[in-house]
Amino acid sequence: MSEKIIGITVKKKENFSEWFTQVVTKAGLADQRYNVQGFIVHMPWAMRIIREIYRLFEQELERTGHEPVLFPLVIPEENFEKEKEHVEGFKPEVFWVTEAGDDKLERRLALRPTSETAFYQMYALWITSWRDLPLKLYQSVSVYRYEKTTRPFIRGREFLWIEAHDAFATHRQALRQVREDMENSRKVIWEQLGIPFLFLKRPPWDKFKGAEDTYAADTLMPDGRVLQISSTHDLGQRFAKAFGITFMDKNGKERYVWQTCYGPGVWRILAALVAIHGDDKGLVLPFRVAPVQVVIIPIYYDEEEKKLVMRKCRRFYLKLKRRNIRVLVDTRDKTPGWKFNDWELKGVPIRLEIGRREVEQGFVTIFRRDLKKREKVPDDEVVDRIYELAEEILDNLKNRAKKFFEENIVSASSKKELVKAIKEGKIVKISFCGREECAEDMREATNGAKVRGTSLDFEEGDYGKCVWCGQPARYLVYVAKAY
RNA sequence: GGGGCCGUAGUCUAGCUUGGUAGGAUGCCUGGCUCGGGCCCAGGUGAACCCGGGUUCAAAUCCCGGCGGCCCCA
Repeated sequence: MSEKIIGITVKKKENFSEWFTQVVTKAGLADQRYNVQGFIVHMPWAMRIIREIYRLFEQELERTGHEPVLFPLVIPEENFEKEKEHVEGFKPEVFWVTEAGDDKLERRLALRPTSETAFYQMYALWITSWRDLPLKLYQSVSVYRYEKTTRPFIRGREFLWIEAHDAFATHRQALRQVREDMENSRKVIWEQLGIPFLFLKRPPWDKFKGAEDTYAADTLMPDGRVLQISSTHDLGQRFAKAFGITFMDKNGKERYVWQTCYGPGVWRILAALVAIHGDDKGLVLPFRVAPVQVVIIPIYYDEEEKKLVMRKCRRFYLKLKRRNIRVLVDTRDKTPGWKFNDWELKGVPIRLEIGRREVEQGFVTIFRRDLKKREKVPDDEVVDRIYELAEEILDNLKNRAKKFFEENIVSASSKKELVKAIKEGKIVKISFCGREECAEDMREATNGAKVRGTSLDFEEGDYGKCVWCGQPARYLVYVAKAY
């Protein structure tokens, strides 16, 4: 009865926006009541997941030769102005610090919207010889952008990400880095978190401002809109020239470095994790990033039974703890039914139910969150089964997500087909002329569908006629509505 | 950026049209309960109604401004 007002009250498929808002609030991810638009309080359950996501990326970055740094939050205006296209692109979104105490500051300080202009003036000081290259540094920080419409974890005025800034002696090495960044994203976002995505080369008008080329990962949200969750940019030598980042090569010749930057959007990856794996009961977390991986629910009716049951609970708690599994015995004074619902809302992947029956008959009831199924497992097989389940759950989530993703990528060979598919929330592959005006016209006529770019292995050529305007098509592109 | 809805205990909400002692549910605290799917029973607790100004004998209610949130569309 009262379930209606306590749990998630809408279905993910029927009203995704509302469902997402409710999950964010009710699963204890964020409290949006902090009274500045676009700035949210990150609650413990979210921070624990975010920390795990960070750990996965940082591990991967460090494995491939990056080191951690922390640059200042503020960037003086003169740095910020150095790369023309970059400043034009970001200026409308910058928060400025203009006063301190009673003084008006002589020069305004930008709150970093991204840190190229902070990093690269230092790179100019640090890099002098070919021996200093490559230089690969990253930071895990929040950045600030004055966005008009905000949504928790999807678009904020303050959000969390990682930014890696790399400098190389040659363009070839820089391009290899772009590949490495994509591989990093694949390993973490797809393999470990089970979020499928397309890596696309963005059209020229949708590049990162200040980059030669932008490559970005787009995943698909349940409402049919794509979400960019990570991007990597070939910066060429633009910033090197703007900031004077040069090195002496082996022949004693002064050269500009070639740069890349990489930004996995940790905030948005959490949003995708919530949106893609979650169901009508709430979150569904992969074992790897779950703050609590196994929750043990004791079930008893009186003090004597409690003693028996708790002894077994503690035994399994210690057993799992020793294996570094994040485990918790829920001793709260609530009914088991209440606890079941609570942990399902929070997405805990595995639950052990231990009551009189389990104690007397030497088994444990294991419930898996992703399929909402129970199984009885003999005591001495429980630990092994948990390890198996951790993998099975991830595989299942991956398969489910992949199926949804692939079913929603379609081709269209006519304007009509394209419009229809977009309306149905698909990612649509079409032949395309490559003109910005055509893309713009398409966007207006379809209520916002955008050309997201070409696949990485794509080669320019003759692809018949542009599905939208009928002119000769030089490209195959993916089109979708986006966040 | 455009349109709509909204702000009343921790949470959800009634009251606002027609100004006059703010009501319920849930939560929280006590106690009880075979407590295995958001139980159940009894008692208790909790709100100067988002902020600022105005009209009035009197404002949650009417007027103006601000802040914040949500939904739909771009």
